[in-house]
Amino acid sequence: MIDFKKEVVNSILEIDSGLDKEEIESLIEIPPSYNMGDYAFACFRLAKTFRKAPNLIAEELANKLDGGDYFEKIENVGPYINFFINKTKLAETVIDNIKTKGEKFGSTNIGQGRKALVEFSSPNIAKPFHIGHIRSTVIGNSLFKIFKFQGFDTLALNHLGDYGTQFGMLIAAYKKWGDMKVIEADPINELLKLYVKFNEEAEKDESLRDEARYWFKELEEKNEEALELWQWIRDVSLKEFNKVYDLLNIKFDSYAGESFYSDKMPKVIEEMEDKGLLQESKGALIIDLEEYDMPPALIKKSDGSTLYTTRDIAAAIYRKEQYDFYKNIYVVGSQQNLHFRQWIKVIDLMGYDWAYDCVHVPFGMVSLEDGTLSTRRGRVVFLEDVLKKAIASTLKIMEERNPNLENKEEVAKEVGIGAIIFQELFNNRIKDYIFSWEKTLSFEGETGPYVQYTHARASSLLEKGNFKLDNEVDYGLLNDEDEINLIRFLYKFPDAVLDALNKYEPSIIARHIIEITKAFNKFYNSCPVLSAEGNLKNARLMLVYSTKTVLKVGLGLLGMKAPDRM
RNA sequence: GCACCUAUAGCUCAGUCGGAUAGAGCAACGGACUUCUAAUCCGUGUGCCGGGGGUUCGAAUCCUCCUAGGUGCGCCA
Repeated sequence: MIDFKKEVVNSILEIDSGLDKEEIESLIEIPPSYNMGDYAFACFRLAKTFRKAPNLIAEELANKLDGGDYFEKIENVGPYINFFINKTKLAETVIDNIKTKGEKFGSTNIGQGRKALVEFSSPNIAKPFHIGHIRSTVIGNSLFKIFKFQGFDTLALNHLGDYGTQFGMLIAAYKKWGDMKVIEADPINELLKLYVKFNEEAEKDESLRDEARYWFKELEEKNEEALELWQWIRDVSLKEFNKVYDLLNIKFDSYAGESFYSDKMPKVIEEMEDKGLLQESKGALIIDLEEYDMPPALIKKSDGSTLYTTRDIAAAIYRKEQYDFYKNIYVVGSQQNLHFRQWIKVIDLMGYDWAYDCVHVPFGMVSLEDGTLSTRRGRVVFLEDVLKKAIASTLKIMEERNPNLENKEEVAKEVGIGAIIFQELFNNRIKDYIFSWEKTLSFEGETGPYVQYTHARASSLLEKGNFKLDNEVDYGLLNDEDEINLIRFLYKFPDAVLDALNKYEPSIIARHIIEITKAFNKFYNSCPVLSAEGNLKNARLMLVYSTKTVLKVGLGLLGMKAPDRM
């Protein structure tokens, strides 16, 4: 694709501005409105070197500039030089590129096959998968796809919370009150009940805590009974989680969780010791981080057992050895900011130059209208319920609007789930939000179904217009303002994807495909396609095809489907 | 107490590297379907960009102080 911004730089380089390439590039901006051009060069900073008013400089430079084939007009307005892209060239370069690359439009090879690990979702086993887990799950999945799309060799890691003293509790509770048959019927809820009951009873009877500790120790020492029970709990939990992952169409390459890394810690602690990082404090082993304005990292408790900081460090080192990652990405809530800063610093202090290839991608909190989520207090919204309700609402809407649609169930699933995913990815990750059913189930305006609906409309046009990819197209015919505007957004899609990757921010893609969608609908309303004359019809169909393709790519990068009918 | 994050229209939020007139959606009201899918489109208006100070030719954006809210701060993960 032609890089018009680069062409702006080139044309300025040809005249005597006294600036080098980088300087020029930094002065180029995008005007607030298209009637001021597609790119602008601001002359304020030249005032000192030229010792002239910016307005005069802009005027003189503008007169010397030659836009060549790429620009139809170069205009001076005050201190700005405005560049107007040749619209035929723009249409040609974008649409040709989409035609050749198809659903790879916007992809690059900046990853060069290097490994990018994305750790996300990571629920605790034996606990319900609730609305609080959706963020990591959906953001992580999208980042996984974005990195893959840019040529990285990506791996999706689900770091299950499958270890720790709570499993001692669970085993102890099961031995006391558990009934295999009851649990098998509804594993997560029954296990949760056991967990809650155990905590309640332990309030009254401290000795239960000793039992829990005993069973966790047995688990660590591979007591057969404990191990078998634990394995069973893990299996049924995973089975439950997979229902949700299946609905969301998410797959993981590894479910190696906390338990997997538990035996890799002693070696790491030894290494810390050898490197002189460890100190004893109040009976525990710590690494002092005062020099870096952080509280100390706790490596080992006074009773000799380890903590999750140690586990994360061991996991990172293992992953480096195993995968030799280029990026090791963690999609984990912002509550853990300090924790990540600490352990990544420890890796750095251990002398590993890849410490900062470990990246924490934080996100804000979900709460409910009546307060923070709390499984124990019953303040919880199950993710599976949210997804199923969204599907049911979608199905209802489809019954009203398009009752004859084939495979309604399948489409309702794609659209309902899509609505949830899109809403989750539409805002900046870092924002907190309050979950509301009303908002979740509204499908109008800037929503996932809006984008999908538009995609379906485009598909329908292509089918009815008997679209052929190899039709000759006269790009000069795409000169309506609404057509050009749409083409501009298509042109900028690849940049949006790269921006999303660099900032670990899927919302940039979500926002961009909303812009494309709006532009398409405007075009759809003002430019007839099927009733247009020969060449114009071909050109418009090609634009419809291009839009459809880009929307599908964009939705795919968010982890959404793009149905052809809805 | 200390650290990090957030604050933009009634609500939910965008806002590119500091640049021209700060933008969307929702909600409200009015209009457009015998015409390519009305989950659509068009129109109507709303701002102490949390507050003070500073840097700059120019600040929602950078610095600083303050306010409010959120999160975290050694034996949970």
